[in-house]
Amino acid sequence: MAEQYDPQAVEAKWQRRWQEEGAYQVDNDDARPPYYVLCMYPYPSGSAHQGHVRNYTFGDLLVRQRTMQGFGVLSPIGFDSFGLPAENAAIKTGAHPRPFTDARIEELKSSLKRLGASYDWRRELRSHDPLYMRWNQLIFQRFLDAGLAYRRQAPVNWCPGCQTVLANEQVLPDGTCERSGDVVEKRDLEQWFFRITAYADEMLAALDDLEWPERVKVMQRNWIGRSEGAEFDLPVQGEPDKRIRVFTTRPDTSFGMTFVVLAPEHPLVAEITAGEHRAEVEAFVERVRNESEIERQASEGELEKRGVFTGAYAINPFTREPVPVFLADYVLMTYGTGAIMAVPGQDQRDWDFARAHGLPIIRTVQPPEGWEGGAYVGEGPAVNSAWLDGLDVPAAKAKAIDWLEAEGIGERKVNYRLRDWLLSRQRYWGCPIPVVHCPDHGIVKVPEDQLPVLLPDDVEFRPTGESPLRYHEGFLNTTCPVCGGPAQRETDTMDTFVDSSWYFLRFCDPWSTVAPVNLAAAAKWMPVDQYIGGIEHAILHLLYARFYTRALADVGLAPPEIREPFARLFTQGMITMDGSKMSKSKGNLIAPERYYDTVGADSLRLFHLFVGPPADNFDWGEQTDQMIEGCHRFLGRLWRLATGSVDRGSIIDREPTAADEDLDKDTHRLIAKVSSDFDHWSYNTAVASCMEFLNSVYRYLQSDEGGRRATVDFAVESLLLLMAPMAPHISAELWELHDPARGSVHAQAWPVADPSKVHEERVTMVVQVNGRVRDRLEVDATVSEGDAVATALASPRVSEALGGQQPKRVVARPPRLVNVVV
RNA sequence: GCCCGGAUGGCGGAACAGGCAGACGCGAUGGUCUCAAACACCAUUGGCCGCAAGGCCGUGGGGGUUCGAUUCCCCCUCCGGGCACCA
Repeated sequence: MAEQYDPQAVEAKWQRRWQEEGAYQVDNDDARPPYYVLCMYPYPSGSAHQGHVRNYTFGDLLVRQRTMQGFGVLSPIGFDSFGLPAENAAIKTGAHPRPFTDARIEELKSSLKRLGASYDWRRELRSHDPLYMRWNQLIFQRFLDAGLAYRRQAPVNWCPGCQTVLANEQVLPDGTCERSGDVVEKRDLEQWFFRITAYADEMLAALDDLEWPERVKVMQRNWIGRSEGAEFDLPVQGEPDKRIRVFTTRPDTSFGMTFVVLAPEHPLVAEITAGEHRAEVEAFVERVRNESEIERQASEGELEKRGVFTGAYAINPFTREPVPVFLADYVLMTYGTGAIMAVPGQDQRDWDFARAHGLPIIRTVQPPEGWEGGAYVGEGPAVNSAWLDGLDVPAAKAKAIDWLEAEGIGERKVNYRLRDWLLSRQRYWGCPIPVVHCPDHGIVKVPEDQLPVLLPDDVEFRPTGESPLRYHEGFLNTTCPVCGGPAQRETDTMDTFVDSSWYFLRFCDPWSTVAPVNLAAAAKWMPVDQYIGGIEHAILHLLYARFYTRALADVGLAPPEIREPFARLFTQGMITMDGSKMSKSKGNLIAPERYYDTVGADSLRLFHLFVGPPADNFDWGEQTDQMIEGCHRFLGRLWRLATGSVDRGSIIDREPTAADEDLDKDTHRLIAKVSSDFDHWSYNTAVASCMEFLNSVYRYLQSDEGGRRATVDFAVESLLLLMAPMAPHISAELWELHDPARGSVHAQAWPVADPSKVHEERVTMVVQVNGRVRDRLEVDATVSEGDAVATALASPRVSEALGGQQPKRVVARPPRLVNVVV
């Protein structure tokens, strides 16, 4: 009798062997068809958490299956190693972020290796590696040259908790920081931006063709927020040289404009405010300035307090009538022109504002019969609109814009909700922005041969809220590369999302010392065939990576034909506990090591595959350990089957019986089922089918006839092949024990079912009377309608249910069902 | 408020195109093995009625279409997610 299943011994043995053999290393000249599988770049937080385990189990399954299917699979991994947690720890304990981070990377690597995940470790990347930083900085400089990176003064999001500015994408809808949860403040600062808006239209249009989850695409569409309309000028009454430019999506309603609203920050405010209104306007502007974003949004409802009259009038060019100019906090300086034409008849906000301030309301679209609501935003003919009267909304829009263009006062215009990406951070543990500030030459790039600009190690971490770089004389003071005079280094570092925006391109040739991206290697592997990660990156990372891929191509640093980084995206569900995310701070992280040390990694992997649909969330609860035990039990049964230690009758060579043929067909059906389930991300049912099959094999072996050697071998071998991507260690071990001569299970070809054996010849036909099941009969799969009905009516149980009544109608769907209606 | 998902036994979940609801696993109950336990193995396990054969009810609630609805349509409740002064 073979020894018992010892997961620790088996897993250690195979992990060692895979490492020694360099299994899953793939060279760029590999002749097999290329396939690129990638899991999202992990932040090294120490030991893996269950979300990682789930992510890397799915990724590894695909790597191993595609390898068996004959692909040369690129499966790299690296570590997104810059970021705030390491710096915050440094402030708390004084330990430098570098050794802190390196130690955590080693922990995570060990955790991933013990999971049995297969990577080409030669390609490992770390964001804080000087070589990676060098290319990061070079890319920044090329973007600067191309006008894709720029610096400007702007009202920005400041997080008091993180002590740095944030990108719009990092601020949650309630105005808090997505990292720290602090209320984000507005500050006016000089900051660095990437011109992501230059690609808004292209990124929006390209979404349609991506094989991504629809809801991720919807989220990106909403985020980009394209809206079409017109922009035009309104002269200020009595001030012939001043004009207010407004953006509107409804130029067709211009005849209904009864007032104009400026954002409180609008530059014209001070110029046009009439003397007797000055005090009131200044008080209003001051109040709004002091309000946080949250307070400003929360003031909804009290509309009379939210706006103030400037005393000025603008001329509506359509009616040539003067309309009053107001300020209101709900008009944003950062969108459109910071000024709107207000049409209360067709816009609910304008309607409310008009009512609160006693302003006139003119309907310019005829509402339907019986309309009793306020603003009407639907379709309808134009009214009260002179030469637009009678036109429907689209036609009126077009005519209004044509008129504006003909008059030379405005034009067609598309606006986006998307803002440029604010990338500078006032923190230490990130990639320095490689420029210096010279009093005479302004912003000057650090010469290429001096890259990378490295972070000095001898810095002091103090909870002052300012980057230690600002106080490091050696770092700060430098000379101007142009004139050699004294200059100061930029002390801002890059948002860590920069690092993860192109790492997938670097993986194609992480060794290149001549360019950030090896164009030929990238052309071979890109785009990523399957990207796997969490839904929480639906906007931030995935949008930035799409921008970077395009921008790199446009500055010549990436293959021009690759516009999209990720051809297929799969977003896995989250692992939660009591309904909320597991986190270190809550102290409810469940490290995988406790399972590696007991039931083994294969059991844990199998559990993650089996527990439910991969896209669904899973709440880790009281029964979870028992479910993992159940997976371990299944592997124990598999072990005993494959090592021949099932309590069973003898296995002999003999002519096949009906039972042998049935098991043979079950084996083919299993191959077909698992293959199809894998293609549809239905791992839970694939595992269930394997369990069901194993139960059948046990039953088969425990029958009086015993087993037929060829049938059992085919069943066991097939099962091991199918399980190899799911539970790679035990499958490899059992395959070797079973037949050491054929090489690793992972080097075998993925099995293919014989279609003639998948097809069933005899099936169960359900017979219903009035839609209720009354009998089940075995029939030929090819049974004719007439025979099916005859067989059904011949059933004694059916005649009993009929109780002598004549069938009114018989519905036959051979061979599955016959329904007799009386 | 708007836009997506979702709701199936005690629990996680299954049911490809309208045709056997509850696969598979967990838990529970009973049994075999054992001095005993663990492991393992076997059996039962949606609810109600019945000694049984069997019957009735049952996929969040209400209506509809259909010979037949977890599946399609309408209305409602609850849960999760996204967007929300973007002119």
